[in-house]
Amino acid sequence: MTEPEPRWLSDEEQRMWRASMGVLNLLPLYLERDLQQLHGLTVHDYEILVRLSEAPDRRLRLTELAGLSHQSKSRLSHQMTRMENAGLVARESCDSDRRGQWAVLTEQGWERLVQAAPDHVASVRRHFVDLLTDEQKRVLGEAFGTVVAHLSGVDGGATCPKVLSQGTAQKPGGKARV
Amino acid sequence: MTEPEPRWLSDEEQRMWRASMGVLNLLPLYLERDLQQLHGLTVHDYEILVRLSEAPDRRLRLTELAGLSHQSKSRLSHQMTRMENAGLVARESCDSDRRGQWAVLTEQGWERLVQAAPDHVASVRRHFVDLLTDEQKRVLGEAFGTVVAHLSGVDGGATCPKVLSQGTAQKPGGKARV
DNA sequence: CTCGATCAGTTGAACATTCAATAAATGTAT
DNA sequence: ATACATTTATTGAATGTTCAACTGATCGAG
Repeated sequence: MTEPEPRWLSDEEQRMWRASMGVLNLLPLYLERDLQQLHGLTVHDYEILVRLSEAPDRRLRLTELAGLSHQSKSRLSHQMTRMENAGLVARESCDSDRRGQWAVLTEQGWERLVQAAPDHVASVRRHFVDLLTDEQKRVLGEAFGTVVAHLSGVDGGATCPKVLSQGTAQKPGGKARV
Repeated sequence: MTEPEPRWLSDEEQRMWRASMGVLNLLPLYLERDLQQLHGLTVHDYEILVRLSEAPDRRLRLTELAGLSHQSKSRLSHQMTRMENAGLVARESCDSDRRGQWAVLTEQGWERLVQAAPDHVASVRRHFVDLLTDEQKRVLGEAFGTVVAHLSGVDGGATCPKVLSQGTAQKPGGKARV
């Protein structure tokens, strides 16, 4: 009994895959650069700020925040420490579960987010969204929706975090408005 | 004179963007996990091995390799040291330009790549390519081709590497065959 | 030829991330 | 109640990445 020949990618698939990896590698560099230069924030900082800004009472339990932002708890813990030192967030202990902690957006964190958001959305448009036609946006939204659902749902054998979407170019505070 | 209202993303764009970021964050985790568990390689290791395997004489100048794999020279230098210690690659000094070094694929590196490739392409299919319809693959290939071209071409003010495609799921050795 | 600018690559320190071990609180079964 | 497993979050060490400084080679203008 011999191994079946692997299903190598077709030329078309190969191009698509390589382009995807290219975007995956390059896009964060540009977003990071813009955000860093203009507002002294990393993309990770920004992501945390957005998630907290959208949460009720601008606070989330650490585990939930870790999930929403696709990070391990350990990593988030270190990152929280850095952001706490920068005054962007604070930790508050949780009454209903005394193991737990709230990550809370500070007033200063909120202000930094509000300042940064317009430039960040412009950056996202310039390097990504505005390069796509309406049809491409539609198809891509559907396609990646499927992929994310799969990746979030798949039992990763406990190695991979099971978690949903992420976003970083929304008006601060979500529908609630500033 | 007042600031113009930023062009926030539409709901449709927002969904698309968040899904893209989700894929961007989650996909590498799965590929990494599979590759690590089955073959003890990182995605970065694999990328280097692929690029070298496709190059004439299975060797590339470090700067070119850095470009192809979207890494800074510094990072590549450290990574080469690790891979050299693991016996996957070797450095050879360059005759025509005595500043330069060749990154050379070792026989062992080649064998590891040949072993890993079928599982890796299966992983890429399972978590990404096979989740897409033919139309989605076609549109996505075009769309991301455009984006990568933009990101590679844009003068990033010297902060961002200007570089082209990347790939990690091809039959080792490219068209040349094993 | 020679001076200065640029290029190839390396290095070490600072910074970020992962990994495994830990502490403390909660849940659950007996 | 008590014991055991699970959950929440933190910590420190190991590993990986970024950043700026550096060496030595090549290029180009005069």
